[in-house]
Amino acid sequence: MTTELNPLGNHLSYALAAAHRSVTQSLTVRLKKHGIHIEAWRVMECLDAGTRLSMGELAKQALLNPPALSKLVDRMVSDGLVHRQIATADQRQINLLLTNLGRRRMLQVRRDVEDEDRALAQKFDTTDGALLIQLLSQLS
Amino acid sequence: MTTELNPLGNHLSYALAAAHRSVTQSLTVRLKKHGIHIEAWRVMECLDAGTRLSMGELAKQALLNPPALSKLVDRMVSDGLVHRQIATADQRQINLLLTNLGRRRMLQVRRDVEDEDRALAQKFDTTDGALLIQLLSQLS
DNA sequence: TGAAATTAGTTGACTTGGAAAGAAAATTCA
DNA sequence: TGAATTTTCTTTCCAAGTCAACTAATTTCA
Repeated sequence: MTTELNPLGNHLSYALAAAHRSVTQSLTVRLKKHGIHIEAWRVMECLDAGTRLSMGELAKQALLNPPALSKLVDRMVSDGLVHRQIATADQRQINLLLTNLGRRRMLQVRRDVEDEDRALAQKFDTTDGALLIQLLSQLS
Repeated sequence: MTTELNPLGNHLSYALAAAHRSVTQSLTVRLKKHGIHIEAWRVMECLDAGTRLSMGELAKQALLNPPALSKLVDRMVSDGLVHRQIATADQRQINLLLTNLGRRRMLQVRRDVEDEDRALAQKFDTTDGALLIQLLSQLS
């Protein structure tokens, strides 16, 4: 069933990279029409979730290193999706906030991501999708 | 048990990205002492497997787009790890071959990758590691 | 208190990756 | 045959990521 002529096939790191690549590619195609990258979507979802996040916390949740987040946020600011606000308690910290445009955009994007999720879920029978997520979470 | 304050946690694409990031990071640390990237290791393993591969086939197996492979190969050539050979049957094709240095380096790197694999396997009980690989392979 | 150390975020130099165009060989078919 | 098309790989140009250094705010503790 799987075309396993590949010497790397038994390495978890390879299986993971292959699956990640495949899922990322199809999701990227879906998001292209919104003019948005997967990472920007992750940032927006984190922001929407409620609690004010510093850049550092946001970087962890959105799976980005701080410099990469900083630069992504620069782009999102100039696209009008988010804005920076200096935290009152600690003036070194930045709270990032969604703009109205950003919130609307996120809702649109979310629908496509959920479509993609459903498409992925169909590749598994019954509860295997949830099982996969559960196994993956043991790695991070 | 997983710190699930994260709105993205139920998305397969997120769980995958998180796991991939985590595994990639620790493997990258391990490979750093060899001065080699994970992608270069994948290329070398593919080459070692025997059958002559064109750049196109190699790109698929090593999970790289053709331009990325082309550039990586440039670097590997100047590091003395591989060399290009024009295919006799079709002069457009390139067969990439490991040098002796490349083969030796691959064997060294392989030991570290296998260490990493074992470390990962210990995060799961009994057959869950194999199950995870099997589930992941349904995605690619 | 206030100098030293730590923490948060950004910037700069450099590396790598992607999309699209290009070059060269092979194939198609009128 | 040979012009048009397709295939294979590379190059170019630009976008994005990393590491290390930097700035500024906060905390530590002598």
